[in-house]
Amino acid sequence: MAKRVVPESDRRRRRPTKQGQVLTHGLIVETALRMLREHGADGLTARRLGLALGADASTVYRYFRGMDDLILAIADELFGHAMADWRPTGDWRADLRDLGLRIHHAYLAHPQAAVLTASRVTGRPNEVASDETILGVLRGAGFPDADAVRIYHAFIDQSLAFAILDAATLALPKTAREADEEVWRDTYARLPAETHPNIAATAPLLVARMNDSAYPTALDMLLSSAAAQLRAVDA
Amino acid sequence: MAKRVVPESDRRRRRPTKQGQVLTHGLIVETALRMLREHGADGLTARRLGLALGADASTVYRYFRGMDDLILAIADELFGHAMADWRPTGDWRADLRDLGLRIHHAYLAHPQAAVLTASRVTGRPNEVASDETILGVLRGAGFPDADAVRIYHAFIDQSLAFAILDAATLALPKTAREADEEVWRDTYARLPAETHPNIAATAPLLVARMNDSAYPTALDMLLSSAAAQLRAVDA
DNA sequence: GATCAACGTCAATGGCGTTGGCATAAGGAG
DNA sequence: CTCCTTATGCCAACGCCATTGACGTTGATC
Repeated sequence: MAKRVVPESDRRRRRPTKQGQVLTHGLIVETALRMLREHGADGLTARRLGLALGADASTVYRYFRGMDDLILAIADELFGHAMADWRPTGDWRADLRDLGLRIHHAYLAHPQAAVLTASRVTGRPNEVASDETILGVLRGAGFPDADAVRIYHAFIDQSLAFAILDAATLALPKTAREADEEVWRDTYARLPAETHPNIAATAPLLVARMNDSAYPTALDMLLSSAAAQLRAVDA
Repeated sequence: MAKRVVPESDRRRRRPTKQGQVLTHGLIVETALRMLREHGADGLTARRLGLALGADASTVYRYFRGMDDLILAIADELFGHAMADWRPTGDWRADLRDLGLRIHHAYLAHPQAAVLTASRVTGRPNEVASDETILGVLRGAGFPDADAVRIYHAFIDQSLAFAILDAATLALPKTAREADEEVWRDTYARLPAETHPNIAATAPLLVARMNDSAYPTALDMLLSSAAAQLRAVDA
C-alpha cells in the first residue's frame, strides 16, 4: 500500500519531538488507546494523535503503514491485556468461560477499539497466542481436531459478535442513547392495542428491559452444547 | 443538528434535476441502497449519491438531515424488505428461525447500514412491525408474557450481534479483506509446531473454515433452549 | 569527522460531510 | 395576468480527514 519505510521494532529512538517526547510504537499505541477511551472513535485521527504525541500527523506514518495498521496494533494490544496472567485450571469448561469473559471484558473497556478491530484478523503475536491457547484448551479436553476447530470458531465468533454489539451500545454518544430511550418510552409504550396488540400487551416488560449483556448466557449455551459433543465422542 | 428544512413527506415535487429526474425520499433511499449494493460501503457518499440522482451532493440535505438520517431511513427500508411476504406457518420454532435468518440476511445485504444502525432503536414503522411480529409468534406459541419478552430480547440481541459481526466483516474495504486472508495464509498456516503446536496441528481446518457465519448454529441453540422452557411451562 | 539511515516537519493533494446564498419554478391569491 | 411565497436545485466554500513527497536534521557507525 504505502511506500514509506515502516520500522518493525523500537530498537532505535532518535530525535525527540518539538515537545521533547520520544516516540515508540508502544507509546503511540498507548496514546491512541487513551484517545479512544477518552474521546471516542471519532476522537482518534492521525492529526489529533500526532498532536497528542507532541508531533505532527505525518509522523504517525513513520511508525505505521496507515491508520489501518495502527488499528490492528491496537487490537493486538487489547488481546495482550486480556490474556495477561491467564493460567489453565484443568477444567476446560471453566477455562473457556474465563477466556471468553476476558476477551469480552477487554473489548468493553475500549468500546471504540472493539468496533474498529473485532472483525479483523491481525496475525500479531498476542492474538495468535490467544488462538493457540483456546485451541490448546479444546484439544487438551479431548476434542478431536475437527470438533475443536468448529467449537473454536463458534466461540470466537460469538465472543466477538457480542463484544461488538455491547461495545457499540456503550460507545453511542449520549444524544443517541437518550434518543433511543425516548423511542422506547414514547413510541413502543404508546402503541394502540388495535394495531400492535403484542407490543401493547407486553409494553411494561419490554420497556423495563435491562441493560445486561446476553453474552454470558449465550456463552453458557455454547459450552453446554460443546460438552454434549464431548460426551458423544467419549461414548 | 442541521438548520436546513427537512420535509417529512413527498407531498410536493417541483423542479426536476438537470437530468430531468424528479426526487422523492423514496427514490433517494432506493438509489442509496443500489449504490451500497453495487459499490460497497465506501461507494455511498453524499457527493456520489447526488451524482447518481442526476443532482448535487447538497441536494440530499434538502431531504435528509444528514447522512446519519439517511442511513436510518435505509435501515428501516431494509426491515421492510426483510419482512415482506412473511406469513406464520403455525410452527413457532420454524417461524422464529425464518425471521432471524431474514433479519440477518437483510443486514448482510447492506453491511454499512447494519453496522451503523443495529445498535440503535429507530422506532420507524418497519422495525416496530417486525418487533410486533416476533412477539406475536412467541405469545402465540404459548409463552407467558415474561418468558416471551425474555426470549424476544435474547433473540434480538443474538441476531443483531451476529449481524454486526458478519456485516462488519463484509463491510471491510477490499484491501482490508485481502490483508486478512493473507494473514490466514501466510501467518497461521506457517506457524512452527514447536512454538504453536495446536495451531500447527489444525492449520488446514482452521484456514478452511474462516468464511462461514456462526449465526445459524447459535440461533438453533437459542431455539432449543426456548423450546425446553416451553415444555417446562406446559408441564 | 564523514556517511548514512532514521525520522520530525512542511506543504500539498484529493476526498469527505455539510452549509449559506442565490436562482428558479410551482402553486396560491388578487 | 401578476405578484408573492415557498420548495428546491445548484454553486462555492469551509473545515475536516488520510496520505504522501520533499526537505532538513539528528544520532550512530566506521
